[in-house]
Amino acid sequence: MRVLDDRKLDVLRAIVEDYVATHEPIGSKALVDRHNLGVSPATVRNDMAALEEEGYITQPHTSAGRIPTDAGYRLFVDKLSTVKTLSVAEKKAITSFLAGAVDLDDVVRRTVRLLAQITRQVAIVQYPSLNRSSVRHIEIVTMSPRRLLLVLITSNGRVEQRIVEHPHDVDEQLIADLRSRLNSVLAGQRLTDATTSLGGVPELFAPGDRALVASIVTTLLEAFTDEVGEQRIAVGGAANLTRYGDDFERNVKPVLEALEEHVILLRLLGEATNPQTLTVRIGHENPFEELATTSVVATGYGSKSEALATLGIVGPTHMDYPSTMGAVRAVARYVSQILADS
Amino acid sequence: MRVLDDRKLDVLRAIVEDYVATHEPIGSKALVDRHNLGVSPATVRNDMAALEEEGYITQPHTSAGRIPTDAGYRLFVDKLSTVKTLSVAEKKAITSFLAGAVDLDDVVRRTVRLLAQITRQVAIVQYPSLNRSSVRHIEIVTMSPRRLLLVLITSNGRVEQRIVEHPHDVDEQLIADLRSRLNSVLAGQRLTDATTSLGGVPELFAPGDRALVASIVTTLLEAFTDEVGEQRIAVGGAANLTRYGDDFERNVKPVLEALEEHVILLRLLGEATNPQTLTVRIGHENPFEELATTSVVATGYGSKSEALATLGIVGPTHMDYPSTMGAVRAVARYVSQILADS
DNA sequence: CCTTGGCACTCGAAAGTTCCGAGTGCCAGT
DNA sequence: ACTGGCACTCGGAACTTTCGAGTGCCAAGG
Repeated sequence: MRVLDDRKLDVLRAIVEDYVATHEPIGSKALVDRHNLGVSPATVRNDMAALEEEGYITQPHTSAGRIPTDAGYRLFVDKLSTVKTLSVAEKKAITSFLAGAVDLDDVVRRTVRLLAQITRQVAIVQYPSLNRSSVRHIEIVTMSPRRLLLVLITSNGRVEQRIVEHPHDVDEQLIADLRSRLNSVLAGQRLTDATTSLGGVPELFAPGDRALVASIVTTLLEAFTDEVGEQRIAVGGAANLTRYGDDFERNVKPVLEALEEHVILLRLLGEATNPQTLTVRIGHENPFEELATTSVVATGYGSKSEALATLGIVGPTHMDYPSTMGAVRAVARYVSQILADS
Repeated sequence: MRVLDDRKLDVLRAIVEDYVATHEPIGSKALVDRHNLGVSPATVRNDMAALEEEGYITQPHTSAGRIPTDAGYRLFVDKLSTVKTLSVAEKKAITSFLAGAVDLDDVVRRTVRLLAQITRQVAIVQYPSLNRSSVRHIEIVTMSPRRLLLVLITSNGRVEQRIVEHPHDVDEQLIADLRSRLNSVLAGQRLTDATTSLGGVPELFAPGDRALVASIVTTLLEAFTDEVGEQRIAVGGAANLTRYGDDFERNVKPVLEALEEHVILLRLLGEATNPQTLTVRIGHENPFEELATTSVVATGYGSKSEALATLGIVGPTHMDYPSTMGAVRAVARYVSQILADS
């Protein structure tokens, strides 16, 4: 029983590997030819029947070979494969490609491109989430006597800008005063905590100025919440969809549609995990019915201990999981490193 | 001769319209049935033969109907059709959809979405080019004693940021001094002219400070040129590619690939024209061999007199030109208006 | 001279047919 | 427990047939 079980798993592994390579149903004969399992096709057939019984493989039609089911891929990913590590050359390519980035946006853009290129799948990268970021600096610029530009700079280098209009001319001195006060109150504060800190600010000013101050404070608060809530996403490698196979309407269209809906992508990527853990969602396991032939490989990135955001790829269920997972993990690690350095 | 010519053009128009609607070759009989040209199929056949002779239509194979050639579409667009104006409801939808935008990036994002939605094609919007924009404000923020953040704010609300490292601790007073000097020198200057203005700045400071000042100035100049040269682009509606028809490899793949290459998109969109003029590039007319079955409808947007940037759509040659052109033109106008107001 | 009805012809697409062999399940033998 | 053998299945490739929309051309008519 022990030995048989082992062999059955070998057979499943072989089926998955061959099917991923050929995209064609795998028969017992072909299997024995290509892998040297030391048994005859007839034996393999028995194992296959058992595997089918257990729900790991299926026949597209009678008298055809077998293909893995989602459960089959699941077992393969969990038990039968090891994440492939990248070659030295690939690692080098990654670092050199990411090293050229000039700012945060550029890091993300490059990461998407890179990920799409090495996995040859559609890549998705969530911009680092700013929930944990803090206020670095607040600037108030007078654009015209009645028009102010608020600039919020966060600890991880993002900038949010807002315009405030005021019915009367604004006193420069008041602005300077407000600027320094805001900065002393807010500097270093988490965006999420800033609301409470700002509460008392208007009272510090002369009653005549309070209307203006209050409107600036309100706008600033809006900027905070917008920034916290914003979940930007970059997508790349859509051209790789053409490799999905032929059933266009069923495979490609839903993915293209999902790519436009960032809310959907966020749900697909799922919660950010730390870069050690890879999330793999296979076929029907993902939360969208239309994407039942699609798998997602994702992981968090950011600091070692906690993830800032998620990145990953979307591809057909019959993808090469070991390589893809290796690439996703590697890219996540390198990006984390780049972000930590800067 | 006069009359004949007119009818031939009618026939061509009818063929284009029907083919766009059905995507199937059009025969003489069907034409006569659907449009009431007051002549018999036989006559139409003669005209068709002539049109084919002149290169406006072609037969996919003997004993099939005719389809327009690129030249046919060209003639149709230039002479046989009028740009369709949008319905009141559509116009309303556009304004209300664009009105909600909070900043420049948001305007662009919304525009792409909108354009993709109403044309049901792939939409492309170039971010407003900043070549003509000027410096509104420069801010220098001390992040740590040896680390400075430069923030450049331009007249049309874009923000560019750069980090400058310095081997020694930086004097706050010097920074304040430099900040005000830079602003007085640069405020209102065109980005393109700023280079010359900055030349003399380091000399204004004590020799010991010049190294720092020079490095800040250099970084700033880099930011200027980056900002001027940057040609960002937003893309949307890729899911509409699924409506291209079946020849996937030939029609969809090249477009998807082009969408990832912003340099290519820029060339596709072409030079910005003013919002009055629509550029239509049909099939082989565009500069990429692989996109020979693809047309581009684009126009400039920005102020009335001069275009800031270009927007447009990409779709199959057999698109509904009058509607598409109408939509592109309308969106360009409304966006221009929004930008002018803010 | 343009238009039209008539007619023979063409040829792609759809539907039908045949054929082949990879693949299967099962069973008896080792 | 494994294997060789065997009868059976059935999808896909290849070929054939059929069908009809569409064509070009011509002679007759306004």
